[in-house]
Amino acid sequence: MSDINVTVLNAAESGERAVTTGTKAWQLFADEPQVIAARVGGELRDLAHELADGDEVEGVAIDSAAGRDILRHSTAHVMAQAVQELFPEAKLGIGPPITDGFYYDFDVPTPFVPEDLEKIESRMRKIVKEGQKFSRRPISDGDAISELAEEPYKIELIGLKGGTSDVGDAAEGASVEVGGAELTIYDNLKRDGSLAWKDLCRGPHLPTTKRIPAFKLMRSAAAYWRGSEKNKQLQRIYGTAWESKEALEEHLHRIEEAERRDHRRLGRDLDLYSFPDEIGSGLPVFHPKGGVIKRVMEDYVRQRHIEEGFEYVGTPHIAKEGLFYTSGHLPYYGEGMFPALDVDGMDYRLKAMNCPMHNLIFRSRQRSYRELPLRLFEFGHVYRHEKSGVIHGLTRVRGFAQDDSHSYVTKEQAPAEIKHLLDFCLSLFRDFGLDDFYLELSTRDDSKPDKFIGSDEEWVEATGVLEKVATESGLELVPDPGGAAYYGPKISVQARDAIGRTWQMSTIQYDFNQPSAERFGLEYQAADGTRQQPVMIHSAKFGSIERFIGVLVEHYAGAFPPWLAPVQVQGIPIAQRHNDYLYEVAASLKAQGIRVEVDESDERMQKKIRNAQLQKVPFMLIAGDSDLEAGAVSFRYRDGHQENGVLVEDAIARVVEAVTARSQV
RNA sequence: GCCGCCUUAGCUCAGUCGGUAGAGCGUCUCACUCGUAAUGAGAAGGUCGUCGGUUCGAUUCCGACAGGCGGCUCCA
Repeated sequence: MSDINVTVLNAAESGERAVTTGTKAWQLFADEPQVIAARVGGELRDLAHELADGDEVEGVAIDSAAGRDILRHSTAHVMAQAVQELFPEAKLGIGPPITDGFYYDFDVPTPFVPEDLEKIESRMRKIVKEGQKFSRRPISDGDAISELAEEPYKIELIGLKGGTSDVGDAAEGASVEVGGAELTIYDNLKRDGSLAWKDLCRGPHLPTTKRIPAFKLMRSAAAYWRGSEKNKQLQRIYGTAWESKEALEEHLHRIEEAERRDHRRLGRDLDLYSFPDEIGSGLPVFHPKGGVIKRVMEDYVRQRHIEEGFEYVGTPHIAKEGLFYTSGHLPYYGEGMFPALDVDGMDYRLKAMNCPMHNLIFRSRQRSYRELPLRLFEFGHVYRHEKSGVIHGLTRVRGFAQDDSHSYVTKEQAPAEIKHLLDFCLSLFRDFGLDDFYLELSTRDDSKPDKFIGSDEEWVEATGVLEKVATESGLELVPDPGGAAYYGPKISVQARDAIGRTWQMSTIQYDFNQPSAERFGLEYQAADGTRQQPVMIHSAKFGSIERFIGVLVEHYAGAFPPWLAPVQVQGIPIAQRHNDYLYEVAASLKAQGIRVEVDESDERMQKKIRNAQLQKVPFMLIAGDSDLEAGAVSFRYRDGHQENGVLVEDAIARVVEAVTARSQV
């Protein structure tokens, strides 16, 4: 038995070590129970992996990112085994780890109901308790196909592999099954060595099912096989797994906390907006307090646009259908538009986009190159016939206002204008305190030429310009192949809501198509006297006012910075005799443009404070006998901090300062 | 649009194994006038989402529709 040398990284005993041939990775980490896999030469391996001379080996802890993925993927296997034991007719789809958990897809004759999940969960506990070993076994394509004859979806994945490395594109999550250089099957072996279950899988896995400390099944839902609407729907079960019971509890707690921030719940609790059935799905109404937020936002963003060189315009909500054939929205975006309205025998449409109307403003007279960039901006109200299943609070609605602008520029001006717009978007986000976002570059899907208009050369050029500007921003940039508008590619800013879903906010789109002779035939006269076609750049900074408010409510959990808060100051008299005094203070505040209310209800002061806290009012000014004498108030912040005996003029100055500085308190 | 679940007072939720319903908070009234997150008492408030069907009788069982929730697909 000869010795080999391996280098152990990051372990208790780091450094080079001589071990006997045939040593398995686990032997290096026998004293480290948190290590559940190994990274050998940069590749994740099972602990049962046999080491070779010269290997660099690093332990992967169960509470690391890679370790959690392995834990969750292994838990998905346990779940799939439980499902097939309870529902023998279930066929396996894919079962990858995802953020905070995992899922597995099954083709079953009847969808799972909540009671099924309970049964599956208890069967899973049994499997975990059995301590089944995850055992890796390489297999040829041919053998895999015959061994998995009962699993049609797995066989389809084997066929997809085809030596390429981009299976991930073909089926999100499928790479965990067949992403490796060679196919492998993981056998789940019982203590007596008998086969309990097996799955086509790239691995790696935990050593045994007993190493799953804590898991929970969350919900079931349908999902299209390989993510295509044209395919059959499978039943997906989502679960989560953690390195300890405490970590699982913390995760569940975080979910509860996130639910408390949900803008739909806060919208009701804070009386901001509602969604009356009588109006229709996805058509919100803003109440007075939500109206304040909306108005302040709009005023601010309108002012900023004017400062940035935009001209404020106005256009109607509906137009004759022909306009949208000219723009190409019909037929390219037809499914997203509401059906036609018959007006005196003429078909009208609610607009889904503002650009056609802005184009008509551009075209209303001859334009000179001296006017470019020409920037038109408005709060354009658009209506989109969103599928019934996608409506979601304020973040996905059927009628909304875009802070929409169109910059008409020469081709040469386009890069600078795009940079200008991106910087503008990002500065607005910062003004509103949003910091959790990234960029997405949406490009054409070359395999679907019928969904896009314009020449290849133009697409390449437009995409190149956007990509350059986006990259130069230094922000995280995620590719979104196939996500472009039919008329051109786009950069978008994606923000996250309370429960981690991402929403597209700003969008900047390079459009060489609508100005073309076949569309709107936009022209300007160049310096040399020739007629030239401008490029138009669509951009919405908030994206949709409604969506932005929804994301903002969740970002602040309803505790808006003072400049946006519907009620900025709540006056709280200790007894009725202090009402007049506080009304005087309130009058001074109102004179400075502050939104202030005095709570003159006959509740006790404690209750008034509680109510103001629940409404998340930034400042409470409390007054009793001693304050009256001193010409002061007690100045309370919503975080519970308080200063007593603050002179009224100082209190007012403090409020005004916080509002004008747009700071959070 | 697809799959599953859900719909009882303004909100959160009990309940009726088929005989038309209850609590807490909120609202209103009265009393209390109080120093840092819930004062007390009383009252009002529901054709049990809508429309059909079964039944002597439906809020309850069945169906359709509408709306909501969670996913999938699709998009600001």
